[in-house]
Amino acid sequence: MVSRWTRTLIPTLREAPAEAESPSHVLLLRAGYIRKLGAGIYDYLPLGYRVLSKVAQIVRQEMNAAGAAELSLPVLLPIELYSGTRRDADYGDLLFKVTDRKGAVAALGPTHEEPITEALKGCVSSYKQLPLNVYQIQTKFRDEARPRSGLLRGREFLMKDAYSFHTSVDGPGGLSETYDRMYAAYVSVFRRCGLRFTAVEAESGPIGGSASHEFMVDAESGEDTVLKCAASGYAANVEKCEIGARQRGSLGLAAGAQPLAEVHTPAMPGIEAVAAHLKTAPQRMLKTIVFAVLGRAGEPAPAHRWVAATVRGDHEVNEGKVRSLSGYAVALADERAARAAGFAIGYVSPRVVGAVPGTLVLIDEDASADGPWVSGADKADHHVTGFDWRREIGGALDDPGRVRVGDVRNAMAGDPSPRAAGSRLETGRGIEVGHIFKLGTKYSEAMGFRVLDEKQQQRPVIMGCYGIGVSRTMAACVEMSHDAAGIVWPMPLAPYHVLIVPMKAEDPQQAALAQRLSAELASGGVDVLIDDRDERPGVKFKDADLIGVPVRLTLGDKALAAGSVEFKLRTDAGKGELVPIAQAAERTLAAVTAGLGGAPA
RNA sequence: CGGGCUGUAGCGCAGCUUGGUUAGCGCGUUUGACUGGGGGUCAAAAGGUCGGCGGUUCGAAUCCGCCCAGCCCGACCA
Repeated sequence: MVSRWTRTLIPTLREAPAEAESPSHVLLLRAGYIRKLGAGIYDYLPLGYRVLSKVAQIVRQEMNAAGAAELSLPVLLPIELYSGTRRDADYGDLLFKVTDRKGAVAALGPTHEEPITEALKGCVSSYKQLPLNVYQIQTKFRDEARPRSGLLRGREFLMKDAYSFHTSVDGPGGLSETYDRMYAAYVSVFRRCGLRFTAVEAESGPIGGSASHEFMVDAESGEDTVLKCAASGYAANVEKCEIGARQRGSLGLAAGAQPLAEVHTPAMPGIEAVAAHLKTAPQRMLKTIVFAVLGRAGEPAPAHRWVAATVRGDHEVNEGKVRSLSGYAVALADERAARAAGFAIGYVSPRVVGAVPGTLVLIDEDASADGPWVSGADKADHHVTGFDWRREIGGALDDPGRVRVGDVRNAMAGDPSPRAAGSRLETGRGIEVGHIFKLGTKYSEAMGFRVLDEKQQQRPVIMGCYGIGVSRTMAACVEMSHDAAGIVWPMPLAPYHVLIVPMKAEDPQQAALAQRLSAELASGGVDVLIDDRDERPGVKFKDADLIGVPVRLTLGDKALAAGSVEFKLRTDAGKGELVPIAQAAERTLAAVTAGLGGAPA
């Protein structure tokens, strides 16, 4: 198709609004793709909407190819829908709520597990109707505590969400089969979008195993850390990433043992401050974080009430790993409750294993080396030096009911790979654009969605769910691909493939040529924008770079006199290359086709 | 939700400390002329509830109070 600059709306800005900071936010605003209406709420102007539509179209094609059926669910959801799964409480303030004239409360859908389960519950009752995979591309709402970075974290955003339904996990028609197919479809989607990305293992769903993957666009500005092992291809996010075999310490008495000494460290709960004050390094310190064991209604009271996890000062405790090693559902302890129980929050030491009843201490392998260590002193504003595991804790170390050693910290760059001996983990930053996981029966059980199996037994349906942030993908692409002058779109997502720039818009020869070229390209399936504004060349070139259309054809006097036009890719420097007019369309078509991955446009 | 900060023309900002003509500047916009290969020059013009409400005062963009909106850091993030 062909558009004219003067007949569409592309309000480019020389200066970015002060509130925008991240590259995608600044550039999408400056290049006239989006406008802000409120915090985390944006207009998609014509360029932005074209990109958004292209992402959505690629997603749609791949979902259809993967055997999913498109539908559309309401955004306005009666709050009662959430009562069964308790997600109104889980979501808390994240859920947007509206009240109607009768006082009834509805939520604006943040995701659609409940409504889809409700919908299918009404029309699927036999195993013969399964498996089923349905999806929608729908606006979602989340009342984010802090919307930020433009489209990357909005309060209103476009998302593709798919849900699959099965009677088994394994075998033909099972959840795993669809999960694998969706994984492959996601790889296709992001490849076709022209993105550099990594699929990483994420926190497991209720079924266990590698039941969840996140798709992360590689971008320096990403909020998430991705760990990768080059040798094995293993990749995971920080929450999930395992660490390969490490040297386990002996928890012994240090050879050069020092006496335990208490030092005054006023108002210094932080590792860094204490290390500086005591002229030691965080690697020589122990950090102990207290978690509360969550009792489950209807189950016997757990043997422990608290879990204290000790890691080296330069490491971070990983809550999921604390959960696995302890075997308990835990949450970071409420500060007041923990203080009341006897924990000097901010100054806790592993000695709490004896001092506070019902405490299980988890020691990370790196923290299990011989002392002496610097640790909290279990009283406010004090630390101890010369801490020695064997001497301070003694017998508890040998009682697995009181102390366990294992992996309880976040992986870091340089840690041993869990999949390839001798290989080390590397880190990168990413932006999460897709997430797939095996849900299991959480929603179907909570909402009573059962089908009759071949043995005439009622069985809760097994579910999977699969999300892609469509608007976020658009922004992530800009984060991944831009330069000082503006956006650099990959061909598949570009709002237009080609920008034709007649230097003098009112020159009849140039106008006619622009017309002819664009018609020829359009007939080949190319999207063309003609900059027909009566602007100075500098303005047109600056805007061309800013909006980031991949191919630029410049129509100027000198080149035309020589029977040529200038052909330039956005990624090329300079004015571009002279191409005879007769070959211009063909050359452009080839570039567009190549940029689309060889697929017909 | 904690910490820091900002609201003055479409965008970027000054003015506020020390209250006092008609609230300025740059960019953008409009009109005209000259120009025409990386945001050009000249001339003229349009455009403002100074975030809102209340207070102090003869007088408030400026001082005080409350509220609202927004940004950044952190917490949080299916």
